[in-house]
Amino acid sequence: MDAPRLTTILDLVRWIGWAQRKAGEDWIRSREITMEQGFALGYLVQNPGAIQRDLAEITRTSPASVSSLLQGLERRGLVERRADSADVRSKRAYATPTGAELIAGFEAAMTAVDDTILAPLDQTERATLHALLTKVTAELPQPTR
Amino acid sequence: MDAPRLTTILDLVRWIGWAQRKAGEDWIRSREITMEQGFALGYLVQNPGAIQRDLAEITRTSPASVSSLLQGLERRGLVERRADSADVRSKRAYATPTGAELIAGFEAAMTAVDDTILAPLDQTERATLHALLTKVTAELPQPTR
DNA sequence: CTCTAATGGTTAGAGCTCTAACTGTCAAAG
DNA sequence: CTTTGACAGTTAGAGCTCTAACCATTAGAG
Repeated sequence: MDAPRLTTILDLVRWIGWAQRKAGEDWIRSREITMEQGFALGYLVQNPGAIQRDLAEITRTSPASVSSLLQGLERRGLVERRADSADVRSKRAYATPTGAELIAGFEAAMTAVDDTILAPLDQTERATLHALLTKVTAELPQPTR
Repeated sequence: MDAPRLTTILDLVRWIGWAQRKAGEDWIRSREITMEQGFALGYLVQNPGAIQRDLAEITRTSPASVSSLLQGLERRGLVERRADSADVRSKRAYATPTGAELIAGFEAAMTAVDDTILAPLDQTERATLHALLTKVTAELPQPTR
């Protein structure tokens, strides 16, 4: 039958992604940073000395983008970059104490956001959803992390 | 037992949304326009005379954003705007023949993209996924269309 | 050892998004 | 009929993203 669907699966997917972003922004707004900066900072706290290329990969973005993002964070003293002694091309990035302090709780807040969004689903449904989405992403390019 | 999940549901959701965007960009790049312009143009072909506020709503964006987006399209002669005769505040937007011609096939291409992404799932699984996502979005703010 | 290709980053330029402040128009109350 | 508030849209300023062009450094081939 396949009646024309008013809201496709991909519409719903984009919508949910958008909602997560918006919810996250509400938490982060007080810190005077952006979601992207929050993700980067959080990642650097978990992975001190990460190289820019890695950051570009896990955020599914470009090296150019990471470059300007980190420049902004560095300008504000939230991040530090030092060239790798073994390979000067690579720049290792670290969250400064200020940066780490600023982002403390971000991870937790995002987890809370996720939980709020998924609240309508019970554990079984979440497992099903996770399985289905994994099946889809398995055939996609680019790893998530 | 709730072992720490390496890739959360929301991670997967964002990933899929990103993949859709990228795939769409591949199609659209030859037209020298952006995804956003493509969506707007496509919407205006389907809904001639739409008002900017509506466009902002369905794209889950701001009036300011629509304003500049349409300015770009208008500058290139792909869109026309005329004030509503009954309410001069409102500006009704129309895709020009050139604009409509440019975007012809976009909708179909996007549907094809969606189908490719969802290829790993059979009809039953898609139905389940759609149901689960709908359950989630039912509790979210902002309608999709 | 040298030449070439790959690799990590950066810059420039353009588009999108947001917030905040502002214009002009319409509508409703008094 | 005026005043006040809601509403549609715009502009300015800043951040993010992308592509394309470009540096510097490193690795590999010969």
